[in-house]
Amino acid sequence: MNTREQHVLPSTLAPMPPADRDDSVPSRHRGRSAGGSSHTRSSDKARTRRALLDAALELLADRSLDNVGIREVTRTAGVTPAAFYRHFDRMDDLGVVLVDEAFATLRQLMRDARDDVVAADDIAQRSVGVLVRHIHDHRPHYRFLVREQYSALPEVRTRIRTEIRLFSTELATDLARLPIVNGWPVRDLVMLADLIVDLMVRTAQRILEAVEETPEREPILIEDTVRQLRYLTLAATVWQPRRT
Amino acid sequence: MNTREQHVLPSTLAPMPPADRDDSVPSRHRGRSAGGSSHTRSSDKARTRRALLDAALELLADRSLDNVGIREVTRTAGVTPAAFYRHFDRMDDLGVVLVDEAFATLRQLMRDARDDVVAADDIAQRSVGVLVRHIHDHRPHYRFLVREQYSALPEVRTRIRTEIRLFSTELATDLARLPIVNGWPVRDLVMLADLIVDLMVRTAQRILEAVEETPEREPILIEDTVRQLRYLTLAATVWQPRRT
DNA sequence: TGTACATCAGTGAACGCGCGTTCACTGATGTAC
DNA sequence: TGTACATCAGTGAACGCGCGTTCACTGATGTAC
Repeated sequence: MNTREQHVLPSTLAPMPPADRDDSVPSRHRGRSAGGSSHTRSSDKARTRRALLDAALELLADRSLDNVGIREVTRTAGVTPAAFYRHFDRMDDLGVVLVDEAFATLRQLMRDARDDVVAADDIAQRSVGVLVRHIHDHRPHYRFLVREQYSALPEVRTRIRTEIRLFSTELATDLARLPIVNGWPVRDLVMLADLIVDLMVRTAQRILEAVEETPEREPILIEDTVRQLRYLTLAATVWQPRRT
Repeated sequence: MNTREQHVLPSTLAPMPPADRDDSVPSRHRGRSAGGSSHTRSSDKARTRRALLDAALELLADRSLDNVGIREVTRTAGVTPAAFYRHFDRMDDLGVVLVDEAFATLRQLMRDARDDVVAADDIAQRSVGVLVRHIHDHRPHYRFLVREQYSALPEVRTRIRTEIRLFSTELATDLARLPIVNGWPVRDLVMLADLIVDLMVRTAQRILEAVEETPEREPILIEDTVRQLRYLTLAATVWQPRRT
């Protein structure tokens, strides 16, 4: 009946598929279910929290965060409205947690990319491939980030921008290892990283749009992205970095 | 097939300053104002319509469109809620009109840029200058476009994307005149145009953010943008366009 | 070991509020003659 | 020209509804002894 050994708490970084969500919310008033499986207050609480986060992510598919209501989220998560306040003070707080989770996903992307891309023949092709696969596997997170980077909730918006900036500098560090940009000052590396990150964001937006509306356009879109990434990296061969 | 009947009013392209807005709403029950200025039903109606659009733009400064209410808009515009329905069926319709207005603003930018940039020594510097000035002069429109490109309202989102795509191809046509891209096939021109348009959008986002939060960062931001634009155009000198 | 008490996640009812939408209306503008 | 009627943008009241938030509560889990 209840699937419950899955997902102890580090799963914060790996959201549950929505299908399982409803069953997983603890209903303390219904008593223990048969089978004698273990419940702890903290694991029950964590599971409800996860259900709330997943419910919000689900609703964010066609709403902005500033238009997702507490009642909607709790309804989708299968708990009463008041239960929300055991976990978050306001929607903003939930939003900030989602930002952190989504960026954990992005960092995973970076690790995947490093493993896959290193010493590959065609770096652009490979990189875009990894990105596109990642977008497919983590649609809710990417959709959330893409939309809420312009969020009307200041705390969420600021946090996403800060994280994107951080992400750019991380990518810049990675780029520094490539011979093509050998000896570039940090500022130029960050400039290139910004352009690439921006291409990633735009690609995420377009892939998500295509997946839901015109899936047949996806291959063209991927090819275009690969060419744009090649164009960006090609420029590095002729760029004169700022004199330091 | 794609022309909208609502778009006839010339004033649509020249929004009234918000300061004048409240006074400008016709109050038919109060009778004619002293001085014998002329009123016609259609001009009164147009003025209320404008007041609603401006009110919405004002509210969009810190809300998403899908979170702006009819009552809020009419309250800000100084009319009763029911009056809204004399002009629009739903918020979406108002949103679509705002999209059209905002793109009219963008096209004005293109004309300004052509006048200013042609035969200039430093195209990148000049172009970014024109853009930044334009963003300052039309903040509400740019803020609206930047945020609502990921709108939760499908009609608005789709229209913005379509217009941006159109805008890219227009820019591509302009670019085609530059010797540096001489003989490029359309697809490569569009690719470069896409990269530039995207840089513009991102610049708009950053400038707007800076204006409101950290104005001292603006010069650095502008300088970065100029360098990124130079980087993008420089790449054209080494790019091997697709064989046609 | 068992018992008695404390903790606290989630419940369910209640509240006041602002929302979108409808409706019959008012009265200035427009028009036919 | 003036008069009588039509039009319709905006009014103001009304409605039902879902919202966020609060509260005393319940009962399983946790803990002290």
